[in-house]
Amino acid sequence: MDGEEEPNRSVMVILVGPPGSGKSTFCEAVITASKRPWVRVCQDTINNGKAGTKVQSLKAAADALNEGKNIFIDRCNLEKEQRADFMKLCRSHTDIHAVVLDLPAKVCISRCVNRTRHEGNLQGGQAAAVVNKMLQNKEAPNLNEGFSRITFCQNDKDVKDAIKMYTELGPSDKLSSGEFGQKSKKESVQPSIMTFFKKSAREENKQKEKEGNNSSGNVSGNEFPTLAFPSISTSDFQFDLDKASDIIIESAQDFLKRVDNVRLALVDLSYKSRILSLVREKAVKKGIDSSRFITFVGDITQLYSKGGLRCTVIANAANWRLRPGGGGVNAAIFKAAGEVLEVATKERAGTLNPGSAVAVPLPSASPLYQREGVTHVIHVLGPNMNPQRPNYLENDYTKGCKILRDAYSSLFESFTSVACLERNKKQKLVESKEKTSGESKNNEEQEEVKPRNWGSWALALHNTAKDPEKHKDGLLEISDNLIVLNDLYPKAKKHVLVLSRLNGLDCLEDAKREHLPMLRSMHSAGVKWVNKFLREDPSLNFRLGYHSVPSMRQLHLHVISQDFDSPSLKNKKHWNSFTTAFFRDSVDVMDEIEEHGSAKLTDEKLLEMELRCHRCKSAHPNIPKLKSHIAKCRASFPPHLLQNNRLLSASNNGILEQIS
DNA sequence: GTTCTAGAAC
DNA sequence: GTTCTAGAAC
Repeated sequence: MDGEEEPNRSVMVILVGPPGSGKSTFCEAVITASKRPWVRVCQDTINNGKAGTKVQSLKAAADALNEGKNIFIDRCNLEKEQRADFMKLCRSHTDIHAVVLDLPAKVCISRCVNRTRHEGNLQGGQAAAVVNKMLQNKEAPNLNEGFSRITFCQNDKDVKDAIKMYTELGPSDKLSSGEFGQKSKKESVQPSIMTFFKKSAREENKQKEKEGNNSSGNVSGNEFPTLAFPSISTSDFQFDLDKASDIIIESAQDFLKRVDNVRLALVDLSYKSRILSLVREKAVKKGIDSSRFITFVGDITQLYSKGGLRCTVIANAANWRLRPGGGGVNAAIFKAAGEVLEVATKERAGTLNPGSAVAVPLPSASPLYQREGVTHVIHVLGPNMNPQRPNYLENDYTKGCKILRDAYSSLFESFTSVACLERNKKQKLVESKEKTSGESKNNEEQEEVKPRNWGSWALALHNTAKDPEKHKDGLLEISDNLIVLNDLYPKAKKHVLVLSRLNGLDCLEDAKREHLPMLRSMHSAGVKWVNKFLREDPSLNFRLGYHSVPSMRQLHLHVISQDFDSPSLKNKKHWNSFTTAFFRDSVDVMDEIEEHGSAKLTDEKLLEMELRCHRCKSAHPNIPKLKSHIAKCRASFPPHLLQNNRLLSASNNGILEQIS
């Protein structure tokens, strides 16, 4: 051009694209028909037909350049840094080009899967994971990296055109400089996987940053725990795929509705997995949030290392003996986790019933912990429809579906508890680090508290407390700090609730010393109403108290007459929640908090107890019988209730007036 | 928390 | 056949 004798300017073409994007095909097509001498540097085959190292590739490229050849760099080259080393080899007489094979990830994945004897030996489930992981980090090449020309290809036609262009490029021809073709918008492909990935990518970056300036900064309090789980019962246990996929979707949807800040990934090994595609279709139909639920193709024991998907908890489709082996996911997980998992499992449980799950903390010695970051394995046992296996259900899908539902819900429940547990631990670590940098004041094994997830129906009182004007019906008294209202379904002739309006005081468990003034004013508001009721009907007796584990959010004191004469009292749970130790008398609660800082809570199992008369303690077979008994039982109340003003009646009314 | 209902208990 | 409970759905 400027008169200098330099007929053979060489070209280095750096191909950019994930596995399956057609890089090798591109090179072959050009090389076989081109008039220029080309060398293809392919890392996948550079080592005598086998995969080699980057150093080998660099050496081969340098040699070819010295011989004045044109070269294709046939490796993924998705990141700037990976490309830079090859570009450095070039001297001034070499043009550097990029050809970006930016085809839909789906296309690349299915090509990888179909080509089992591909040089890079990527197949099946790994393919999707690898492609996804790579695309997550891709950086489109830019002219200021040093390229004189960049050609973007988004589809087969673009690729064909580019091949033609390079094939026809004669020894003395020069392609014009600049960017050509359509640059892809970042998220053109597999949006569901990408949205799901985004968060973990962000976390990972944060993690990297922290590790950069802090030697052991391994805590990021706001990462979302992810549970990876295989489809239960559909493989060896031969459960109907269509039914199973419905159950997976419903269970996941229900779970995600109830629990925030967690994610689920259904994992299967093969891209052709029928259950995965069924679930995927149904998830779209049902509009499941794709940033919180995905189907993922990959090996559940290598999700992070091979797929870039960080899952702190993985589920195992276990057998009832909780033993290794048997093939499939169970064998794979036990193998990958090492013997420590067997030992840890034995410590937790001997066997497992169909429909249940058991979470096992994974010892940090386990390779699965170290390599993949898995902290827990949850063993799940689903229903069996395979006559060759134990507990065969003889095609009884009514039972089968129920058990499968149970299996998923126990799995998800276990996940919440271990996920929360981990999060709390981390939070505490962070807090104690922040507070006490020098002092050695760490209570490592503190009690783990799991936050409660309230269903939408459990928020009625909470909403009333926030905005009483909106929910006026049934309200007897409104003040700045509390509300008195009739229970919507009174379990006795007189049954009112004294509702705290404090934010964050959701239940008895939350009540601490700082809440004592509130508890006292709730109590005296209650007593005030009792006195009013006693004036109207002196035959009544009252108790004031809290449910150990309430169904409704927002601390509320029950003020209830002891006749229990109400059509709304219908079942065992109703009865036992007011007549067993599950009901905590307000006076005792206040004493306990004053003395110990918190109130004693009793187990929900009390609600399942046999039905006994609250006066004479006689047992009754069912609710109707019990009700007809209590309608006429005149026995005096148990001595316990007669102490400490637990029971309020017209006879101790005088004392009450003084107290209130 | 309630409602609804299958199926257990009688 | 009827009564009652327990569990799912809301």
